Parts: sequence; C-alpha cells; structure tokens
Amino acid sequence: MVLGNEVVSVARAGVTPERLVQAGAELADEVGFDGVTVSALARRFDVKVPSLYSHVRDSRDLKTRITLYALAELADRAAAALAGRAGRDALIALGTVYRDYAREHPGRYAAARLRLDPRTAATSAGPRHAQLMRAILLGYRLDGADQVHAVRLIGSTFHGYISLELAGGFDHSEPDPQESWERIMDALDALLHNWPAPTPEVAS
Amino acid sequence: MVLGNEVVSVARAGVTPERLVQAGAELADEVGFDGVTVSALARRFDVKVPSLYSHVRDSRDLKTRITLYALAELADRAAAALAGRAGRDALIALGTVYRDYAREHPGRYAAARLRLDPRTAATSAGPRHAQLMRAILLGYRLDGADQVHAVRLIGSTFHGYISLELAGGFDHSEPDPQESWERIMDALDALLHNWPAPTPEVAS
DNA sequence: CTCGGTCGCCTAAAACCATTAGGCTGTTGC
DNA sequence: GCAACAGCCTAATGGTTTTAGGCGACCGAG
Repeated sequence: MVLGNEVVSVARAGVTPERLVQAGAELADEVGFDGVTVSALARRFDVKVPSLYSHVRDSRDLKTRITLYALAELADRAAAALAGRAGRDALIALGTVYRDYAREHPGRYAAARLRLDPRTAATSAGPRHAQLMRAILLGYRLDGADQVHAVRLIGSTFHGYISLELAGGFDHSEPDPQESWERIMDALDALLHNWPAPTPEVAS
Repeated sequence: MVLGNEVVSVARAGVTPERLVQAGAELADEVGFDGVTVSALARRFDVKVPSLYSHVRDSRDLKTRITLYALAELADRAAAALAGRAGRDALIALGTVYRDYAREHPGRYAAARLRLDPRTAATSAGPRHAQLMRAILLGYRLDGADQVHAVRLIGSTFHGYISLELAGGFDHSEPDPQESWERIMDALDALLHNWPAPTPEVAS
C-alpha cells in the first residue's frame, strides 16, 4: 500500500546491524553512551523494539559493536595522523587525535572505553592502538623494558586528561585547557627524551 | 507483634540517609557504581522500594550523596598520607592513596568520578583534593603558571593509570602493573624536578 | 491517660526498558 | 507456483523509577 510517495503499511525499514551500529554511535554522541538503548534506537528507525532483536543479540551485543566501531574508527584516524611523523610530532599528533575524537564524538570515545571480553578484545582494533603507541617510542631512545612503562604512562596521561576535560573537571578553573594540553605534551616529550632510571630500593 | 526476638509485622527498618549512603557505597564496591539502584538498596534493607523515597529525593540524589561520601573519605586518606611528607615522598604517597583506594573500593572510586553540578561540587571535598595536589608542588620549584599545568598533568596521569588498571587494560600484557606504577612515579618526580619551558610557536 | 499529629513504612499504579515467543507477509529461489 | 525465509509485528513478562495516597505506631500536649 502506497500513499503519495510514502510506503505505509508493511514496508521494510531497512534495518541492518551496520546501520544500527552507525546510528547507535551517533546516538551515543548525542545522549551519551549510557543513553544508547534498544528502545531509543528502535524509535530512531521508526520500528518496534523487538524488531531489533533479529539484528542484534541483546543490548550488550549492541554496545559491544559500537565499541568495536569506535575503536576501529579511532585507530584509523590515529594511523593516518602518525604517517610520516616521528618523535615529538608523532606524540602530539597521536594525543591530539584522541583528544579531538573525544571532543567531537564523546559518546564514541566513552564506547571505546567499554571493557571487552578477552576474545573480542583480541580481534578488535585495540592491538592496533597499542602498536601505534609503541611506534611513537621509536623516535625516542628507550630500553626495551622502559618502553612498556612509557607506553603505559603516555596512555594513562592521554586518557586521564581527556577524561577529566570531558567530565568538566577543568571547567571552572583558570587557564585554558588547550594551554595545559600543550604544556603537558611538552612535558611528556621532555620526559621521554630524558627517561629516568629506576630509583633503587632504599634499605631502611 | 513479636515472635522470639524478631519484631515481625510493622517494625521500623531504621533507614536513614546516612545508612543508605553507607550501604550504597558498599553495594557500589560489590556490583559497580552503575549497579547501585534504589531497588537493590531497598532489597538490602529488606524494605519496599518506595520507602526509600522518604529519605532520598531520587536515584540521582542517592548517587550524588555516595559521590560526596567517597570524595570526602578519599580526601581524608590523602590528607593523612601527606602529613609530614614533601616532594617525591608526597607525590608517591598521594598517588598510592588514590590507587589503593580505587583497588580497595572500585565502586566508590567510580562514584568519585561522577560529574557534580557546580554548586554541589563547590561544597564537596573536591576543592580539598585540589588543595592537596597543589601542596605537593611546594616541594618542587615551579612558576605560578606552571603549577596549574603540573597539577593537571599529575591528576590526569594518576586518574588515567588507575582507570586503565581498574578496567583491566594491563591484565594481559607483560610487566607487573606495580612495577610500571613505580616507574611512572619516578618519571613524574623527575619531570617535576625538570619542568620544561613552553616550546615557542614555530612560525611556518 | 488519651488524643491528634507526625514519622516510617506500605500498596497501587503509571511509565520506561529488555527480552522472549510466536504470527503475518512479502520476496526469492527452485 | 510454491515453499522457505527475511523482516517486521503483537503479546506478554519482568525489572526499574517515581508519584500518590493509606495506615499503624510513637510522642508530646492537655
């Protein structure tokens, strides 16, 4: 049955897992990752809620897929930004990709922080992120053992800063977050150039 | 009506906001901050759900109170740990307080990260945390402007590391997180001792 | 001592979300 | 042409939040 140009009665809405994930990612950016709900998504597709269960196992499955999508998208951006850069440039480029992505797509960034079960995580873009992080350290001279610690430091600082900024932690204090971000990039760069040896245990 | 020693029929369960918050904090540590629900709390007090609404405005209010509780508890621990310490000792002591608290009370730590509205935040223990963070920098020689950046760096790194460790981000990679933590404390200490000047803008 | 008020809990009910079971209808492949 | 399937639907259950209103127990005043 067709009225005007609108297919009215039993038309297919054209729901696919891919479109669900895409719409879910957009919804996350609008209402937060927690607001991504099967119901909200069904409304967005103008479809009854149970219809989505043919395309997605359950709510958890939906969120996992959005997480994988965000991780891959972010890894793509990171890889593109790192191409042709090394050392300080690479460090800042990578950090800025993460930060910009989080500000542009807060819901997807939150999605990327969802804990995945180990099997899923192994086939996600997670390892690509780790790889890119390690690539940055090639521009600095760090011993093998120190590299892991440095990767963890950089990852922690990136994520911590972005998470605090996004949560509004810097909203009501003085200097522009942008300025702090730049100074922190400077500081990390300096630190990587001059990575300290471990402090020996002090026998009391 | 009394059976044995049990008051059976219409006894008061003795719910108070304080006991709700306390139980809510414990519940958060057991099932995660998201699992803290009015229903779950009512079950724990063996009381019907709507009864809690005389003690707490709504679910949001409950969570806010748990957040305030956690922030205060954490600030107390931090202040105690910082007493009599300066410089590197103070830095490590503060970081370790945060990290230990997060591992001991993951739900409360998550609660402490809840975004508060500005009015509530101003009267929370949040400013105390900021104060303690600034106190650490007294042991290092930093210009006024650099202090804020350094505070933000330290806060970001602490929070980022703890958050990644808690989320299991280091679960399946090589070195012990404890070792990385110590090396990162060393690195932060070295960085604060040798804080870099801002890199000048390079005119293209 | 008793009477009214308040406090602390209750039941009832509406609204939203997740999930399962089962039905109906075009479309597609043989 | 028909059977199977894909894609959507209705119906129903159960959990969560929140509001409205009731009822008994305790407490202070007369």
